[in-house]
Amino acid sequence: MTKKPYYITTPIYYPSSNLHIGHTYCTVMADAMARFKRLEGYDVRFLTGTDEHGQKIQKLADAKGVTPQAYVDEVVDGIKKLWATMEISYDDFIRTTEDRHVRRVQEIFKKMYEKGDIYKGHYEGLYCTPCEAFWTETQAVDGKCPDCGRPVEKAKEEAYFFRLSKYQDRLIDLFENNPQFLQPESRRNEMLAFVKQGLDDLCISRTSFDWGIPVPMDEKHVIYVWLDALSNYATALGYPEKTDDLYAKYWPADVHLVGKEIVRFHTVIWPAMLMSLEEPLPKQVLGHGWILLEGGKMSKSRGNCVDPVKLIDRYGVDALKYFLLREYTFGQDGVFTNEVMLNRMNYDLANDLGNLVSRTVSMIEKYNDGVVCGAGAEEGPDAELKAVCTGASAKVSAYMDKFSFSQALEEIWIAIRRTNKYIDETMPWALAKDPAKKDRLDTVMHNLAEALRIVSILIYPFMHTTSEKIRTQLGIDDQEIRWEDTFVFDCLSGNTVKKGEAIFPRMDVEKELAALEEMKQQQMAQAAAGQTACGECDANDVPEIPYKEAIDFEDFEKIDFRVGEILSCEKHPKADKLLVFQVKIGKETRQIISGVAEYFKPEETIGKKALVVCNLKPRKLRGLESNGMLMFAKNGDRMEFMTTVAGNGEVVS
RNA sequence: CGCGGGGUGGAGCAGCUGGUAGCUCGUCGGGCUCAUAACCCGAAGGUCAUAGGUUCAAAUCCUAUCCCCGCAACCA
Repeated sequence: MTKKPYYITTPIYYPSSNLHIGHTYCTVMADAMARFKRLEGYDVRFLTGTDEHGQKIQKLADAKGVTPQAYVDEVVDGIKKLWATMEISYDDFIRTTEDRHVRRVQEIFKKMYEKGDIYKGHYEGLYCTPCEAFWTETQAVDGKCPDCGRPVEKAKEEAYFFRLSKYQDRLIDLFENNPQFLQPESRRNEMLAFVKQGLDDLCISRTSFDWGIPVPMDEKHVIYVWLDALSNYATALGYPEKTDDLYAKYWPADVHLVGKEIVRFHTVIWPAMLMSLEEPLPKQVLGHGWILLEGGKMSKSRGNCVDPVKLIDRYGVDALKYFLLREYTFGQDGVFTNEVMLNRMNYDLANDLGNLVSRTVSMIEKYNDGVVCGAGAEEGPDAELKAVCTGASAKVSAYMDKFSFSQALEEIWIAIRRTNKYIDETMPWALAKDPAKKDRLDTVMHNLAEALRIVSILIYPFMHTTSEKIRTQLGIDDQEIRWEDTFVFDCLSGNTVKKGEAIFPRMDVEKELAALEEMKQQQMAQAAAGQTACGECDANDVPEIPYKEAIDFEDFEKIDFRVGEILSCEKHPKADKLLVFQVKIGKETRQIISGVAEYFKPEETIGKKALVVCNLKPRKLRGLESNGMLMFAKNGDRMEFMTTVAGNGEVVS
């Protein structure tokens, strides 16, 4: 019998900086699913990789004085090491700079071009010459480049476009008729609305940089991100070459696992590309949620980043994987805190599972020299224990089919808790005191060992090292792990258990929290010293802000600084971030609007003195006119008025 | 009418293809001593944001309202 194929992918990550716990989360989920399907008997192919082209990489490499290839080689090396540490069982790792990908993407481009789905046109936008970057109207703040602050100008460049609009109707059809295609449901509605509002053709080439795959026959163009990146799922299988049977075997993919931020590309652009190529669509795209930190997103400047490697060093891969999969519900955002993590590890892993292994094995050693006997007559709670343990796998499978990792694990823990309870019910220590009850004692011990054996199989996809540790202690580490063995309850007889170290030692949460806090402080200190201490957030996340162009003294002199006093202040009725100030400057009172609503309560600003630029041309902000600019200085998360000893209305120079 | 997510016992969450409200932690009381001061039992505690509606039956479906949180917009 040939095994059924199962093809699962993660996104290919962009190696502009090190990966963080969010990437880890996604990859861990894919890994657990891949291992689970293998255990269930599927022929699994699990793909991950890196998306290595683009202007950002080129610039980072330039800044570092290395070639883009050298730059990505180094980062990718780090990523592969992280996956090795996380024991990610991928079958293939594709890099978009690999020859196999490059030439296949060019083939794909050609196919689409020949079909008439790609045409040459012009890309219009606002161009910043020094940065060599295009920006849209909204990105360019007041005609300035959002990166460097220099003015941008309208520019046009020749570019190739993909006729995305042509596939609009078929995409609507896809969402409406295949509810399975995109999960969770809420994302499907979002995408449907997005497609229905109309699709523009997609610009798929650039001439403004050259770190990318050249457009075949028009080499001054480079293929722009999505066509290059999305193709990886197919090129990794050999498509469109017919060199081996991988593509025939594994395509269409069973699941593309992606973060919610890139759902759109995977459920609109990618299917449209496949439609153009006349290839089958992936069966399912799953958009997972984000792991957030207390008080918002991760950011290096706040020093609240989470480095998976540090956590693994301290608590082990299995504990971290368990936590990620158990704590968060798929598709939903979740909050990460050290305390939540430590508690989870203690309660579930140390108290429930670790302690169960420990007490079981030591009783078998103590009462029967470590030998597990065959089962005797069934009585009392035996039947229930057996039913719970042998019934767990079906429930786990059902939850896994829905990618409900958390509930799948919960189901396993129900069996674990039932087993703990069984010990209390049967009271082996009492049985041991009565030689006449030796048979019963042996049966109880047998049942406990069986329960643990089943648990060791059930947790294998999620925590294979722990699974093996348990099997070693049970003395069955030489046996093959088979999913079918979770259905039966009479496998063990005659094997000898051997107590080992605690598989999950209980932790002192207070101490650990303090230790983690200290590590964080160190990280921040190092980060402040200019090193990239935190694997979570690379230094690239906080680019040094370059100085603006020098101006002449005459230009500076044009600015009229004065001192003003805040008479009143209220929120802008139509904007969240704006405050409307009435400022008294000398005898005059004028209205000035500032984008500082998140830092001040309106009433607490009244009476403050502030530095005012008062010859700025008036400008309307969401309907209200602002006549000048108030000066502020920011210190961390706090904003303060730039103030002075000078009196109201005085000129500052 | 910008887009989206969410409001469930003290905390954090699940349930949301309708049928007595569930989990973990915390609190209180009890049991046990094999075990990693772990384990087991019991109890208290919920108008499932609010108001309508559909239904024999709604946390679960529909409508309206309020409140949080992201994104977008705005930051002279």
